Amino acid sequence: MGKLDENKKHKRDSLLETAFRLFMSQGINNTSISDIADQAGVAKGTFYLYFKDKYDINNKLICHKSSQLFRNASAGLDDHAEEASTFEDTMIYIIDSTINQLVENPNLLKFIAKNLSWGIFKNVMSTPVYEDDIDFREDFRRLLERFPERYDDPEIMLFMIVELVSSTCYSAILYSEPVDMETLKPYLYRNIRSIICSHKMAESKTADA
Amino acid sequence: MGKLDENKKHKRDSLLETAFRLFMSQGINNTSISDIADQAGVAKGTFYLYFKDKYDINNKLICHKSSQLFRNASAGLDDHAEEASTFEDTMIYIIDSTINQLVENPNLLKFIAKNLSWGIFKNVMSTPVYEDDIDFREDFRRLLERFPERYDDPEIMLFMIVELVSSTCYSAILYSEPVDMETLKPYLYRNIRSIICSHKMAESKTADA
Amino acid sequence: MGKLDENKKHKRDSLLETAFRLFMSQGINNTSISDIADQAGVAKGTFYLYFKDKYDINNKLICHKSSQLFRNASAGLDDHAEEASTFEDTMIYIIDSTINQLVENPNLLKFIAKNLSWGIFKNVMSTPVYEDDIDFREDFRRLLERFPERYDDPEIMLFMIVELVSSTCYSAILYSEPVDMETLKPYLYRNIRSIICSHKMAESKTADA
Amino acid sequence: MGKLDENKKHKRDSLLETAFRLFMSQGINNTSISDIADQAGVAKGTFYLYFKDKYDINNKLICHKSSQLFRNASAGLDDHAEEASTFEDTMIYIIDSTINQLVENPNLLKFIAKNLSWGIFKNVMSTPVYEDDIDFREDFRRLLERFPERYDDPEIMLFMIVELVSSTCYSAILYSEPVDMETLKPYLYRNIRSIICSHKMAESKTADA
DNA sequence: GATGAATGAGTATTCATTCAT
DNA sequence: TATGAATGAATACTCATTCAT
Repeated sequence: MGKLDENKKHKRDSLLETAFRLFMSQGINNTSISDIADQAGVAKGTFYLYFKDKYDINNKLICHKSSQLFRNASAGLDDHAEEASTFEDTMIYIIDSTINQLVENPNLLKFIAKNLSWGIFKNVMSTPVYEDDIDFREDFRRLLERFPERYDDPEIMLFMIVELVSSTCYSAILYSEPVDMETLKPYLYRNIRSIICSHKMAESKTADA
Repeated sequence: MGKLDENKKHKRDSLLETAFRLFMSQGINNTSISDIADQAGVAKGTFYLYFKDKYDINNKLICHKSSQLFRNASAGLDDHAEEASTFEDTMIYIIDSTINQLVENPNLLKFIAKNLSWGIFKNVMSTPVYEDDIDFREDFRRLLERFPERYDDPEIMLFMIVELVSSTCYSAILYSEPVDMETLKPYLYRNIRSIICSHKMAESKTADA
Repeated sequence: MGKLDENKKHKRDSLLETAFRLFMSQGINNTSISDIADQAGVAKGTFYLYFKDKYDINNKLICHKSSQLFRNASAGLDDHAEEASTFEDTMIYIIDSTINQLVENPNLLKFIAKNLSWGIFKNVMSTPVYEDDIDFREDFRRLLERFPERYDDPEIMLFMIVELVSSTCYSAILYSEPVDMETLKPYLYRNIRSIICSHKMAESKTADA
Repeated sequence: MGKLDENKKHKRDSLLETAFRLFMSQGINNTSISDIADQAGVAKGTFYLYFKDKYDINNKLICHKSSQLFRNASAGLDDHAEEASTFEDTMIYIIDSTINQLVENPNLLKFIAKNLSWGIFKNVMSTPVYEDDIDFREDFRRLLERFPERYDDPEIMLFMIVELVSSTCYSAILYSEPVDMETLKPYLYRNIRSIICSHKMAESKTADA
């Protein structure tokens, strides 16, 4: 990579980090592009060389931060092989790890907010912000293959879990409503297991209301 | 009610309805207070006699529209007593009825959007926009009492259901992602039943992960 | 007229006059709306209560100033009845009077510039800026009726004269190119008479208005 | 011409042609130097190696395109010797030919617009864009010499004709105001002949149609 | 000569809110 | 109560021009 390219990467990184910091602390609506550029140490016009507008940089950040979140959550898997001996346990492990990160960093939760939902999973896949951003669906597919059980409509199952986790965490972590996160966890995990269980493939199984 | 009061109520109603129409069609960010006042046929200054700002009117609308939604959903209950002979069936009936309304009116879903979640249930209770707006929690409590089964932590149970329904419907109805609403329903209702079931009170039952 | 209306008229006048002064001295491209509002003693937003943008105010000024120009030119007619005893002489009188005003005020010529052409005659008619702005075409029609001669296609005749006068004056007055205005006048007036003459109606003539 | 020079000429030509295309379709104000450079396939900085700014390239284009216009108009002269047996007829022939080109290409008229007037004739002379761009005044002088008649102040005569033609054509071709070009032609040509006639050097001179 | 990344001055427009009537 | 004229802060975005490579 040439000196010029390094310089460009540095500028882009600086804009991303600065925007993240400002969006977290003031919200996107109270952050102007001038603010971002100024604090990133580049001219206003330079912002537009890298991003279309502040919503563009916001989307890229959500993708990137979500990616980091899941990568961190998955990172510990190998060290906890015994806790994660089944698919269910592995999912719970990853989810618990993710939730713990969010409990530690509620601003991050606020930032990726309700966006940590299905829409994200699709976007993240297609537009990695950094070359090492992960591909959730691919990861999930691989995870499924590591275990012997097969599941009906795994995508719907994943969707249901993601939506349930993300929307309940938001309320529990940020507002302790209706109860705090630690209190909620056993109920939540029980429901996740129940969702997974209901998708377990068996001869006579059919979806019914 | 005096003529003056009627006149005032009329202005307020006109502002609420106009704002609802504009928020639905253009979104709140693209709707100015001028727009609302103009189209409601009152002067701009008059807006401020009734509402603090457009977020105030927005919140009141979300509460009111949510209230309508649930009232409509509950309205048919008496006529379908046989379908709703248990608590579970009754919940499914109400939820299905709600979802059907949203399928018919996706703009309404977009409007109350992800707001149709736990936060709303608290607000709606405390600040009825119209005197006949309902009190969800009270209604839910009454509903529970009508059936013999008792449930552990009914508020958590309700929370879990509300969050799961609202976040999955958003994606399924508006974007048919990952599947359309009709396809999703059996999976969703199965999970709701499973959540309710797991809260059924029994001597030996305890919440565990 | 109430106090409020007077106040509004005063603001509008102030904006028009200020814009005229600035457009004349700096050109429209170098004049910002802030400049106009500031120097007119009103807030920037107030500008938009009266005009759509600076091109709107520019058009209104061109119309109004053109109207003044012709009103002034026509004003002396009554005092010079003997000089203007025929239609030709009257036209020459009005044109000469107009040109003399522009020679005295070349900035005005620059301002209404090449706009003092056919397009203007149509606009001015339809959108008077002030209630006393004149209607050129109506005035021209009345003028024609005051004299016994009839003319073929008087509108085309007028068009030809207006275009010839406005484009030659621009060059002659502002740049003395190819000669100065006084030198050009005899040639120009001879040609105008010739144009009028060629439109004079005769029995055997076919094109008639 | 060396290879390097050819390369340079090619870049310059590409910039000129691209600018012409963009100015015609979007107008000069909506065309940025970036647009021109990008679409011409050169770097932005390269633009400045050949032209001062976009007004520079615009002027050069107006001159060049006007030159082409008149060259085309004059090109057919030799083949129509019988139609152009007098100076008057020759002028009319050239003007008619020019007008016909503009009718076919109204965008070109819009582009050189009201600029197709006296100012241009001076500029074109002094700064040929291409080595074969013509010198109008010299051409006009030669044309005059080819015929026996002598004229008073031929430059004023030419000026008057150019201004009359250019300003009336603009309105007639682009807006059919006050009439379309074909309708206008007989009136216009009659007036041009009258202008020429009035400059004819002779004792008994009178302006006649 | 050629490039194109970086710059940052420049400006139109919106709109929530106030307050004199 | 009701009005709507007036305010002016706030901000996104463009683009001509430079200059290090």
